[in-house]
Amino acid sequence: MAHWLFKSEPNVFSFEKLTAEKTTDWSGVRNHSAKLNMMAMKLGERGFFYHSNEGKAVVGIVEISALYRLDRSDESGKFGMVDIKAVEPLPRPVTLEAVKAEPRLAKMALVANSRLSVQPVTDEEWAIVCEMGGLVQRGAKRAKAPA
DNA sequence: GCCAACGTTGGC
DNA sequence: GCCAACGTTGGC
Repeated sequence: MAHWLFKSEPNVFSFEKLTAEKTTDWSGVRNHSAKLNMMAMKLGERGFFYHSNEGKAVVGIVEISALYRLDRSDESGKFGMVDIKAVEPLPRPVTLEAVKAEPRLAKMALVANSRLSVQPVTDEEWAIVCEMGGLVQRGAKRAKAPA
């Protein structure tokens, strides 16, 4: 399963708002790389929700709840959207600063291609950010507690 | 509020 | 089809 990252300015559309509304269509994307990423998304795949400008942190987990389809707000007819739904907030938001400070995340699109609004996240990056955020993934190997 | 980075547009 | 100009994003 692939993983993703959605960026949003919290004063425009925050994770809290998504949680309250349960689900939303991710319309308004007008970038071809972001479009290609959305076209590759499958139902049930998960992504991070990142707050840009204010907060600058990964704050929650979302799930793809509807596949790519045309965005009717786009007059050119070229761009589309998926639906996402809120899954859960991160116990501890992972700030951009923390991501930049983690060498294993140096290639993450959030750092390397900061302007892309819908990004792919590798499995390794996903696991690292989840761990930093205080989420233990199902099936993930856990370090043994000290005796 | 500034400005660097990047994508898009449009003239040629 | 190239590339300069312009607009937008987003970190600082």
